[in-house]
Amino acid sequence: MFTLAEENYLKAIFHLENDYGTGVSTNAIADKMDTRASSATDMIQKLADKKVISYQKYKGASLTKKGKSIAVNIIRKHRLWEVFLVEKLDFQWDEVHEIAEQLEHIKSDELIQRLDLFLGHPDFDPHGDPIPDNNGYIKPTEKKLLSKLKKNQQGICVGVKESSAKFLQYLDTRKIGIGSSIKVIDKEDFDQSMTIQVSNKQFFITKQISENLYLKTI
Amino acid sequence: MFTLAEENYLKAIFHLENDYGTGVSTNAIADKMDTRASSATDMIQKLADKKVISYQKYKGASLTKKGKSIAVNIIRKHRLWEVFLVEKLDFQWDEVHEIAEQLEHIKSDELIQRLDLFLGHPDFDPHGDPIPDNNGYIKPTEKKLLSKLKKNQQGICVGVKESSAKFLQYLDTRKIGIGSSIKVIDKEDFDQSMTIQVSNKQFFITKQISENLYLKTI
DNA sequence: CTTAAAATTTAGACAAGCCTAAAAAATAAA
DNA sequence: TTTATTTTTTAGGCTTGTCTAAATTTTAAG
Repeated sequence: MFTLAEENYLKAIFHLENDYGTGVSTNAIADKMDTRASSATDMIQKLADKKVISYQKYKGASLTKKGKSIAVNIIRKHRLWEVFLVEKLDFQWDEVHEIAEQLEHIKSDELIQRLDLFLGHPDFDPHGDPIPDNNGYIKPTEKKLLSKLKKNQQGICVGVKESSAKFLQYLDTRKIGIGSSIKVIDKEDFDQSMTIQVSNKQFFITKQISENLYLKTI
Repeated sequence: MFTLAEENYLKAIFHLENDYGTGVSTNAIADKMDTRASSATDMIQKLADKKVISYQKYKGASLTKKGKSIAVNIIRKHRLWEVFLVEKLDFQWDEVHEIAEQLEHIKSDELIQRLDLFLGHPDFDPHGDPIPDNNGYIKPTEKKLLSKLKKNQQGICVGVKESSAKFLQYLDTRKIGIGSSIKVIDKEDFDQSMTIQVSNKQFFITKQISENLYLKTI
């Protein structure tokens, strides 16, 4: 059985490997966990002892098969609870992350199976992230960062990379959400800022925004 | 903010005061928490420092107003989650206690408010225990232990005192549940065992059973 | 009322998970 | 390729919540 802290480290390492490729540095983990490098080292060594990551001193860490399976299961639980909070309890999509961070650690396979059924086996969470199935399989989705699009290209928003309340509220005030159709009207070479069109309104957005919105291009 | 362990001790002390009157002994607490008296002493001193219990060395502990309010809130959460598990996720009443023990520690007032609404503001949990309202008020119920009834008295089962899976399954196999009509057919003075009638069947039950069933007498 | 037993508290230790400060290794720069 | 910088690890400490063993207080018994 794994402690709360261990589970959170595994999840962090999973996300880091996903975003930046295999072999995660101690500093990256410490940073994600909002702790010190020395603390991260301690935990990395413990997780290596438990065979859920492979690790060589100074060489970074990678999840083993077992570690990945644990991490994916936590992510599955997190995302299912987010669906519950939004679909059943009428929370807004920017309000659910912190609560799901707690709920994801509830230990009961039966609970998650029944929750999944109750929610109708959803494929995506409220932020557009795919929900791993019971075997840990994550359906690959062909999504592209808005920042990768060129002038005049368009797509449907299918997810957000960052899911902080502030960012989500930024999107809310501009009526941008999952399902919104977005077209690049103009793109500035110098700073990658863009003018985009959402329904009939045009917005000016910075690179920081376009790098956190996922589109499915048409 | 209170830790998991602190919350569990407060809950334990609340139940002990409820069952056996004010001023709870260190041993009773240690027993309920399945730990050693020395550990209980440590925690009691910590909780007294935090002003959630009043305590004098060797004299036992009692919840302060603040401590009671925290304990009742945890119990409210526990019972609401039990309703959720049974009503929405179709768990059996003997399967929900352990999961609710975990869920009760999720920290979000908004969550509980919305859960309560989602469940239709239930008054009782699946074991017949009253759910404290948002202000911590517990509606007093006039219920009696089956063991207190005399020959030929009868009532409706409104709750169980013990809620271990084993006891609840014992009741299930005999089709005894909340709402069952129970009549005392015969009572043995020597060992307080009883013959009871439930719908048209008669059962022989020991004192241990009758002391854990609450009835509303007619 | 004095002793024996039971209950409670204190003392000292340990694991988990964090910290700071210092040492060691790896990487970048000159 | 030697030095400087950054990254990572080690060493030693702290807190929480637990433990055992010993000391103390209360309660019960004679």
